[in-house]
Amino acid sequence: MGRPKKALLDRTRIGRTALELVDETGDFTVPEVARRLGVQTASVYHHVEGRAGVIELLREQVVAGLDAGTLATGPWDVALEVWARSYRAAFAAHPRAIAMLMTSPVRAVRVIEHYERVVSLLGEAGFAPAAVMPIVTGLDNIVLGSALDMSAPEVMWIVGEESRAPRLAEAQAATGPDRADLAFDLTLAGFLAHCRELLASKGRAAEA
Amino acid sequence: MGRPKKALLDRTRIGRTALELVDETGDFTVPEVARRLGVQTASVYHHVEGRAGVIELLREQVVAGLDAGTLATGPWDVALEVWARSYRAAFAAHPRAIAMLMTSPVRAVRVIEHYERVVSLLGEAGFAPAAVMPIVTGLDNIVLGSALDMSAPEVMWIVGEESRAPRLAEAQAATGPDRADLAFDLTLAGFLAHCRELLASKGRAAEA
DNA sequence: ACCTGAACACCGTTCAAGT
DNA sequence: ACCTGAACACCGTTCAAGT
Repeated sequence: MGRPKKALLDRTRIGRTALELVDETGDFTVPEVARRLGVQTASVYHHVEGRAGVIELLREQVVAGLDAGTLATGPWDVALEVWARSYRAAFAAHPRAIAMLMTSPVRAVRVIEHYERVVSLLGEAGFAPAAVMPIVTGLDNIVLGSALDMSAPEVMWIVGEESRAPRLAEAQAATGPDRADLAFDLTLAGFLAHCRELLASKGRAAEA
Repeated sequence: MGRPKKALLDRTRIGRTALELVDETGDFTVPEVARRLGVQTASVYHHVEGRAGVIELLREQVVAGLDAGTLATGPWDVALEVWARSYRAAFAAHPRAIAMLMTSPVRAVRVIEHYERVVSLLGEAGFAPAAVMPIVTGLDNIVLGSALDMSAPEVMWIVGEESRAPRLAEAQAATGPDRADLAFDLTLAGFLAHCRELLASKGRAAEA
């Protein structure tokens, strides 16, 4: 066939198709993506740097709807909370993609922009330079940890014979469907409160 | 060859070999495990339920050194903190295994036991039944989120042109090698403080 | 520049056959 | 019960060949 007049493929289309597959089946395959797009497997490799490249496109698709603008409004702690929640929501919309995004480094410009703003926010709030990345990391871990939890199987702990772990089985039975949300709320609230305290005690130390 | 007098394979050996491979290369393959054990690929399938079964053996190896006994000593919050730290340390010893353990449910008896104790601890501390699993989940997310962070690439955010994200680049430069530990300490401290508050306010509500 | 067709080395898994 | 050898359908990736 050779080169067509109009390109059959582009990165956005590849990313969208891969995400569709992940949402539907929990995984994707380069040949599967090609099949859906009515194209040869090898063609995909002309637009993307291997399977890892497709994963990066997946990330771009997942965060496509995110608006970094929310980080510019209100006090730093409120801005961070709103941001963390929106980030978690974006991942929650594609739970089965999460695990694939966690082990490869972020190169997506759109995502870098978000973290740039978070870092600025913390600096302006008065946190010491050396404290900034630990806080960013903590927040990141909370969001991703929770997102991963939402993507996990219905019951993460399969109690074989109930007699082996009666209390765990009991606690599971007493648990509502909002377990994951409650856990996130709890963790985020504790984290932000702790950060506020850090800032306050640092302020007192500076005054002294 | 047929059946040998002494079995050539057992689950422990398979798990240990798979973990070696993951530690060294970041992944494992059933044929690779078989090769290391000087055995045919198909033989492995007589001892384990597919690749997923090997992953469960991986989990057992990772948590093999963990002692649930630490959960029985001291006040609930101290016990939980010690437990969370030891759990994180166990994962940290095998960072590249972490991602594989996060998406499959836990069946390993040894791990279930730990959670059984954590649940008991929280119940005895006075938390409401419906609050127990959210707290366990939160703690679990913090440990796993942090463990995953330790297993992530050196730099999680690759800033292309530094001019695109000057503050992020700057903050990264100001960051020490203990970034991951600091983030964990921060998050865990905040979480436990928040839980203590929950318990205290619940106590006050009960008194009223 | 972009797509095809064919190739390569490799996987996970199954199964009959042997002792 | 446990191991082998061979098979199956499938991957990720590369590359010469075409327009």
